[in-house]
Amino acid sequence: MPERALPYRPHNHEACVSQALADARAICRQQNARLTPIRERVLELIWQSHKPLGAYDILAMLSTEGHNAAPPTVYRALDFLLQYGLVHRIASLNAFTGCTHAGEHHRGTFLICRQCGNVLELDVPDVSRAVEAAAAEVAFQPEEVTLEVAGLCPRCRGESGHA
Amino acid sequence: MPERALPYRPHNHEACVSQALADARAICRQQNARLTPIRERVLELIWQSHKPLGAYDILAMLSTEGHNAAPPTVYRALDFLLQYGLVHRIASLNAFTGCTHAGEHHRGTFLICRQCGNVLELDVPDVSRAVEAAAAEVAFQPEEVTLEVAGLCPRCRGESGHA
DNA sequence: CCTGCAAATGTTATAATGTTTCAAACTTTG
DNA sequence: CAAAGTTTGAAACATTATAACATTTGCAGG
Repeated sequence: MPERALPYRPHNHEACVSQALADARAICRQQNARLTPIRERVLELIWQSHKPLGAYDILAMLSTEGHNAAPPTVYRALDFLLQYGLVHRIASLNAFTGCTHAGEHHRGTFLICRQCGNVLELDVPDVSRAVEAAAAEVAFQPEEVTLEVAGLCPRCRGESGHA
Repeated sequence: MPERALPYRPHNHEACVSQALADARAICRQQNARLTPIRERVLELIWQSHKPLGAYDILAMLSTEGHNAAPPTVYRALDFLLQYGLVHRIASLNAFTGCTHAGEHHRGTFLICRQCGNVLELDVPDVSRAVEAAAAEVAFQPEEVTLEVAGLCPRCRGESGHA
């Protein structure tokens, strides 16, 4: 068992998914939000994937399992999941990934490997503070922060370079 | 005349545009890059606009002035301008804005007003440093940083709230 | 000059992503 | 049950971006 469940380390991903779904159910119950079968299935598909999924990827997966959905079905489910902070949208990829700090509506920092596609979500208070300070300096009132860093994850870095 | 040419303050925007174009020409000359008429015109349209322009906005403008262009024409011009750091792509808007620190290939912090659409590009070393530190902590090698902050600019903040 | 190459543009079609609209089904509540 | 609100289905459409291939332009060398 890894010390921390970084996606870069091998881990029991099924357990991750189960945990995320259980958390989601708890959060929705607590907020009187309806985690309907479609919504839950979309969340599960996103969590099962090791990379962010596009809306049309999800659509295709639903199709193969017999659920013949149209785009709005998926986008509505995604809107719901976004609203309750259960997934994040990665603007630079037009794709969605499970939120690893689910519960409240927030925005984290995303480290996106351009090689393997894995995404690591971080909560970096220093960055948030620096952004807020910079905004305050020009009297700008921040509401939503999109912070996505593309690069190489440790594993892929080790493979191509060699340190 | 404003102390600093923040887009929030009134200023002679034509002069801004001229300056940006002159800079662009200098940069391209220096790098043996060809700032062709189309490319220059696209850059000018982007600079003339006070908000980020979508590729199809640019397309429409070119059409009205008789140049009957197709999407690839615009996207190719944009790719060129991006490559030489003359414009930035705002991922959260699918739109493009003039780079105010043109010259080298870089990524800044963008403060985007959700009310008036104006964008202010900042260079915030504190943020860069914090991002790099966070990435280093998990051995991630950052290459491209997308940092876009949506919110309210001082002017729009003053109008709706009142302080 | 002209020839040939590379870069840039034109043109058509198509792919990928996201939304509008309205109808039908389901849920909750009085 | 009936009414109201929410969720889903379904069709069409809007927006953003790219692929593929033809044509033109700029320019170096013969």
